[in-house]
Amino acid sequence: MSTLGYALLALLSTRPRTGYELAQRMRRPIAHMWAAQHSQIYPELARLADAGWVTSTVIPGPGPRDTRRYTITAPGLEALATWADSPLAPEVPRSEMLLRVRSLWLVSPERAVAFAAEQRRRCLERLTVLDQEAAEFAPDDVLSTGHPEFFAYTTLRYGVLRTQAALAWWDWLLQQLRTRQADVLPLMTEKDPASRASWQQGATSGTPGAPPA
Amino acid sequence: MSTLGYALLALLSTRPRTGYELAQRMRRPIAHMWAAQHSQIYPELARLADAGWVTSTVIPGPGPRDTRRYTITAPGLEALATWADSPLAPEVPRSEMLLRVRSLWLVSPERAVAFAAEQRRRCLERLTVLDQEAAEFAPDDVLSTGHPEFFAYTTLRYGVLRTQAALAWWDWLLQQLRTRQADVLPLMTEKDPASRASWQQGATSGTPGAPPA
DNA sequence: TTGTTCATGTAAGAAGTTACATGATTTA
DNA sequence: TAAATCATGTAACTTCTTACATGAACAA
Repeated sequence: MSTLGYALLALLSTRPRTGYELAQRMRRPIAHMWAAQHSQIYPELARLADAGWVTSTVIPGPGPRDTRRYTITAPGLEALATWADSPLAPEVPRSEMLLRVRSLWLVSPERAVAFAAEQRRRCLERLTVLDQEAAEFAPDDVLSTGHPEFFAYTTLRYGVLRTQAALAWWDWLLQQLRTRQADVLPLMTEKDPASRASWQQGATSGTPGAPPA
Repeated sequence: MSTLGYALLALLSTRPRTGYELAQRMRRPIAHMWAAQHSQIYPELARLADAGWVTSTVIPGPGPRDTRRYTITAPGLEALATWADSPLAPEVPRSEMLLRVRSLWLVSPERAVAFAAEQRRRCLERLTVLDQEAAEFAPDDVLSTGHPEFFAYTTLRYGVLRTQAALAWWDWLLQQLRTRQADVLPLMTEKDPASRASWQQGATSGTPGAPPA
């Protein structure tokens, strides 16, 4: 079973849901978990049903097809528990945002600042949403480490801490970009694209300019 | 062009490399950037060459096939700069680790602690590697926001801050698991799998136990 | 009456992983 | 002499995204 399968099982482990509800929940993975489109979810639910890990019942609802409510089974809960306690391979981090940052030296200082400011704004926005979600947890639920709610709350806490770290980093970067902007030769503000190649060693178009002292 | 294509361009933007060197660099993306296997990299390099964004020259080397060194072209650098300054869609976070945490209530307290301790250890390990990589940057390189090195160093800094946040979170979680373990009813230590279903509403096998007060 | 939400599904394609393949050079 | 590293490539498969499709209920 794929990771998505276990993600769905995890959502179904506390209460039954329809495929639509799962799709709604899975498309706003603000700081946590897993994301998926409905086109991936419905076939995966069928696989879970084939494996006997969920059952579904038709419930009244609109639309040309039956509305199905999915419920985890005892074997499904067993499978989820086994998976949760199995070895976890290190994850490969992939961040297009960090790739962009790495290439920011090719962008004009003004646009680089605009980029950083926008990303900083997104961090703040995410923190707001995380706070709202965290507010939905009752303090009592948070107390016991045997409750599912404790761990759901805990993942929110993870998102908050990591986002706060990112926010502090963007603030630092913005400060660097603003204070050191004046010190640097205005490479990017010129219209000559060749000046950008001055940092390369062995660029194609020959005669690379020496790095400014 | 895919994100991987720009990731390769970004690595080639400071100096030429062979496909093998790119594959080596891309498989240890400790806290930053992008990861890829060589089986993905070689076809992508061919696409970059087709687009005229890189050129390659055959250099002496072992093996049944030619060893090729790839160099970014002026149009390639232009394309990278344009991409770096284009709108960035919010990334979908996918963390199997957080999914596991969310299902930790199904795991015995001892195993949950072991899981958290192992993840904490990995954070420390990553911090060590990040420190080593950061030590390779000369202080002078770090100063100017016009240098590629500044932004490469900056992404390392991002990784350090985020990993430190994760480390603090694991410490907090471990403390929670250890101090509150005694307070909770020992649901998981029993051999009865049905006791785990007590938190579900509408579980399949009927007669769900009432949540402990 | 036009658009949005509810509700489910399939199809085509892009992206990523794992495995297979070759063969020289270096290390144990 | 056996294994690992260098160095490149293809094939098969899984996973994920985007688009197409249906049709009722409800809101503007």
